Amino acid sequence: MTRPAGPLPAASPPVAARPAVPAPARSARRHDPERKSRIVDVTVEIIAEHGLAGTTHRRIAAAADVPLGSLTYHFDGLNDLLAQAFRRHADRMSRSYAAAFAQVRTRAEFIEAVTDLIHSDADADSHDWAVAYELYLAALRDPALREVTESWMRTSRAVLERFTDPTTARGVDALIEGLVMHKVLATTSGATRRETHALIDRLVPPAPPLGAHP
Amino acid sequence: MTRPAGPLPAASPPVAARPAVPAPARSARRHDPERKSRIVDVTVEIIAEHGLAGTTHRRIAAAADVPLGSLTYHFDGLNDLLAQAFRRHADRMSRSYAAAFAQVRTRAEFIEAVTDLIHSDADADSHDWAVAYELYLAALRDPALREVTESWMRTSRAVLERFTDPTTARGVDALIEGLVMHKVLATTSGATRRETHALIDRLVPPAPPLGAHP
DNA sequence: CCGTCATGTGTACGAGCGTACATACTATGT
DNA sequence: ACATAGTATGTACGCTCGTACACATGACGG
Repeated sequence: MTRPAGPLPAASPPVAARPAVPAPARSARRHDPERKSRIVDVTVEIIAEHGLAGTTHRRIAAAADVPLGSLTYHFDGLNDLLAQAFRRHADRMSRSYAAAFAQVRTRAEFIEAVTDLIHSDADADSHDWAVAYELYLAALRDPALREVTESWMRTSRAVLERFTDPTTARGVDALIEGLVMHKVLATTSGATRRETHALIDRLVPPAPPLGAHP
Repeated sequence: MTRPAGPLPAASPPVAARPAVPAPARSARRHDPERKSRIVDVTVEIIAEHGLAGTTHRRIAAAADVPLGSLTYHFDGLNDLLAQAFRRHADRMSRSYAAAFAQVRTRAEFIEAVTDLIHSDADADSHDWAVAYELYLAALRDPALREVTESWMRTSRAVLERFTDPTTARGVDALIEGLVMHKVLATTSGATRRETHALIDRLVPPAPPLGAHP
């Protein structure tokens, strides 16, 4: 066969419709070392926007502007890619969680920081939390993802335990989870900052272990 | 083209391959008035077992032992069926939630009831909670389901408000949600009953409004 | 300057999905 | 007893999905 042998249905004639330059805008991106990482980032965004069920190879490829085959080339199937995306998201959330408490010194500051965490900008965070809930649900059925959720929970618990006892840390962590979830879900405005502050204040025992970390 | 123009690949010849008898054991179930309701129940179970993504017409039909066409006949598409399933589940959960507090009279009993709710049999409930989380997540993207989650939240809040002020009710509700979620997700054993009890006890203000309902 | 080969890409395939619809069946009115 | 209408069912269609894989492509040693 003299022709390229490809059965491409709507291919352009051999005459260059585009400029004669080899391929200016088509597949000109070889050696793109950040591509794999970018794909993972894009995957997180797709999960946030379309949910786990709406996250497909084709959608990711389109959003990341890479060919479809690139996904199966860099990752061992969709599950592998999803797992890496979840892990990256969990890592980022953990870091942000820790950062929220970086400057905290007193009990009052601690309570303030928790309140801030719950009442941070609604829209920016509801995306992030949506991914987190997708992860929770996926982990419920895929034991391989349990490791990610466990590690995340361990991290956040550890952060809180710098300021309070383990039991309280558990409670505060759960209360954050529940309040944020209700806030993200509710169409009517949820609890006010003042209410949240009062609840945390009640849950955290008085004063003793301030800067005293074991 | 003289042929039927249909690209059907392996159509059977007009000769009856099965015995000439009409159909002895095939579709013998007509007039089954509980069928529609049973399909909804089965759908809830399928969601619990396989997740929303794994809930298909075919799987539901097989589990409910009805023909595939029966689903599109009784329901306006899969979304309609799923919505009805979620609504039924939410109703059941609401009733069970209310029942858990039916006998409660004192503050101590209230705290005990909340603790029981969180620490009820792990396996039986994790199925139920899995469905609830699927609902939460679906409601995040489908406004039509918001009504179901809102109504559920309103109901549970109302139950708790029989025993405490609105702010505390919000907090207790969120704490339940968070603790149960962590318990369902964690592979290692979660908080002990004693810990949970202590946390609730701290969150609920002392005594005043006991049997005093407005 | 050119073979050689690892790297990367376009395309096709089989499977499973929701849904539509022609057909079969049964309950009822006469 | 039969015509008829409403109810129910099996099957097929169009579509999208994950994945495989035959081929381009460009870097590089000789």
